[in-house]
Amino acid sequence: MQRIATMKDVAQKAGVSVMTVSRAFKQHASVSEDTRKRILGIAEELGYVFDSNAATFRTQKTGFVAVIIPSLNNANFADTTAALSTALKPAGLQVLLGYSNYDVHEEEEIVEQFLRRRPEAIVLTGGRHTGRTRELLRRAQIPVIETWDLPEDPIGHVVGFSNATTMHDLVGHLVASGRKRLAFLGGDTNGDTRGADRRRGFVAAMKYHGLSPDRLISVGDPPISMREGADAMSRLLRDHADTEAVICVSDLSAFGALTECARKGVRVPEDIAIAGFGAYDISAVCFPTLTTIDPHPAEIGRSAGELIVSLLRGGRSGKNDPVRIEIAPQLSVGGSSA
Amino acid sequence: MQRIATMKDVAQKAGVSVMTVSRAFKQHASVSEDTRKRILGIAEELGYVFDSNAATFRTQKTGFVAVIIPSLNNANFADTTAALSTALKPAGLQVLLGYSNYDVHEEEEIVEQFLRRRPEAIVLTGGRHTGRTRELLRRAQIPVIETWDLPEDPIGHVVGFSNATTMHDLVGHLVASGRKRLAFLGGDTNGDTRGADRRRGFVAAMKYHGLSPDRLISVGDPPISMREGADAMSRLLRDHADTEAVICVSDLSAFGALTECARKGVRVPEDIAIAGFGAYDISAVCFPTLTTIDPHPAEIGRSAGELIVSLLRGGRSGKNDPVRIEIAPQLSVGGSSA
DNA sequence: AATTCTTATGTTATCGATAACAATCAATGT
DNA sequence: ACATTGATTGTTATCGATAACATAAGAATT
Repeated sequence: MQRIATMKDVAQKAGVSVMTVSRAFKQHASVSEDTRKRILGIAEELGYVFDSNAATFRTQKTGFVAVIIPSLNNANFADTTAALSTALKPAGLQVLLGYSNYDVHEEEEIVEQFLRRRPEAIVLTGGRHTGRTRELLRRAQIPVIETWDLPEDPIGHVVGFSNATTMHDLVGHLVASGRKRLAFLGGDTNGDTRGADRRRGFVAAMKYHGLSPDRLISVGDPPISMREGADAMSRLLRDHADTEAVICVSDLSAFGALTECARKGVRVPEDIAIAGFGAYDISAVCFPTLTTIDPHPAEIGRSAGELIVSLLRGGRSGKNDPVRIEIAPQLSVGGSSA
Repeated sequence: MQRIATMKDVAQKAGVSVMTVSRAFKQHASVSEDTRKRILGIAEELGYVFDSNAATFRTQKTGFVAVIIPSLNNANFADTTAALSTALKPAGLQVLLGYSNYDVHEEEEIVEQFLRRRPEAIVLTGGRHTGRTRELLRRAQIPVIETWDLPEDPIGHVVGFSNATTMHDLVGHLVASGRKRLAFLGGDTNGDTRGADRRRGFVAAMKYHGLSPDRLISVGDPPISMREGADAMSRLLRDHADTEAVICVSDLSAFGALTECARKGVRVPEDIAIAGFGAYDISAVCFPTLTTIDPHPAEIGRSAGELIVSLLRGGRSGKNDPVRIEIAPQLSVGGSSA
């Protein structure tokens, strides 16, 4: 069990100064090609591994971008995170990933913990946060990007879409197909802020069409599982048997609802139409396929990543003007509402 | 845009030494309760945020545990990661998460990148890695834990199960139901090492029962989507119409296969039984429910996390004996093979 | 009262890299 | 031949916290 090698060890063995070794490990530093090769060879020989923490400490640039998503186990957020990570990689930035369990207080805790690591930027999911979270982020003096929402009073930058507005298209589509008695399933708790926004959008859209938005079914706190979607559908069928279409807070609950219909012998879309949200894989594979909204999760991640790179490495002049990028969600009509 | 406050600033304002401030931020350090409160108050007032990087640098303890999974977008690995993260948290350890895209060379790259951050331990998914990966990890002199497999020649510790062996139970169950012409869907590429192990296990189990393991359907490289499962099923039905049961490399492909049967009018389980792997949510919700194997992903994560904590913080004496923890996967019989 | 023990706090050196500046040497221009 | 330039390498100070040791003052012990 010997001590881990440092640059000093490499420098000694190579007969050069530590600075020269440091340069050999950089891309554009001025070291003769001979020396560089020799040094890297010796480093490999000694099993030397560059110490990012030491470099980070000296330069005060960690290369970290903190990313907080509600849950690891969600394909939408995973897609956003993967695309974000990919966009950051060429700039030498690394994602520090945390999850909040859909709870703004847990989010606050993680933000506080992450800020101690001195990330160069931070990406949040959603536009609702505790006052302390906002204050901590304001003080941190790093780019803050809120995603998956279009908050009215953003902390900093925004890459997202309006969850409420997406419901206008969807309700419009269902109404155009002649259906009038529409229900909304989910979005009834404080925890599910995006779901609640969608529900508000549903109510607004129904009123816009002169319809009564009184078929609102609860499902409880997120994450909302397929099972919960099935249970809620069962209640809907019991309490509002004449419903003509149901919009679910996500594709997962929509799929659960779909299976419940299969079990109950309710035909989709003949007896009832079903729509979801998120364009999860399952929406395109299940039978019938699901009508859904594709919020382009990867596009959000890529866009946020590019924004961060341009803010941190692009030498932007107007660092002070917050950027607001709107990603347009897309209605995708499937067999479940044909 | 003012300079970020350091401990020195807090110390000056509080009229104490930096060391006292440092102690005030620790749990068990000897500072009078009065002083501590006063210091923390001043810190808050100044907007001081503890600098983990500096502390890390001095103590040479980063508090990072590197975790590499094949893909962010996979509920099984997400469950393992979440449970791991939860188990590490009380010990003050934080997950540094990366993904390999199911590619051992990408894995090698991430391992190399992560080691520069000096994680205190590293968790890999699977038991197959490049020679260089193994060498890098050996040199790093930190606990290495391979998961989701039981490699014959592990690098260090292991928390997992034998993918091949799980197929014995499953084949046994299907054979016991009177089915003889079984097919396996997936596991045909180098990329899908765990899938390939399952396929090998399938072949071995078939031979054990004196049956011919010649119905092997390709699906390509992971991640294997529902869609690919459906496509593969379509080929199976075309080429081996008399197949009585099919085992799919995962629940996602199994579900795709299930939907394909629905489209083709093939009844499940009457005409053909279907089984998956992974006990994903969908297996319990779809209709019919899927027969599957639950590898207890969260249990793997929890167990790996506890192992790491005991290795790093528990002051284990026998640090040198590699630990091998076997998690027993569980057969879950659903309607798809009734 | 003298000694020992405790508790609270201060002092100094240090972790491993890099920025900034200095120095050396060969090549080039006049 | 001499000044100038450019390429390469070296020297020194430093980032912000903490370990280890030192010290001071009051409490407990004899």
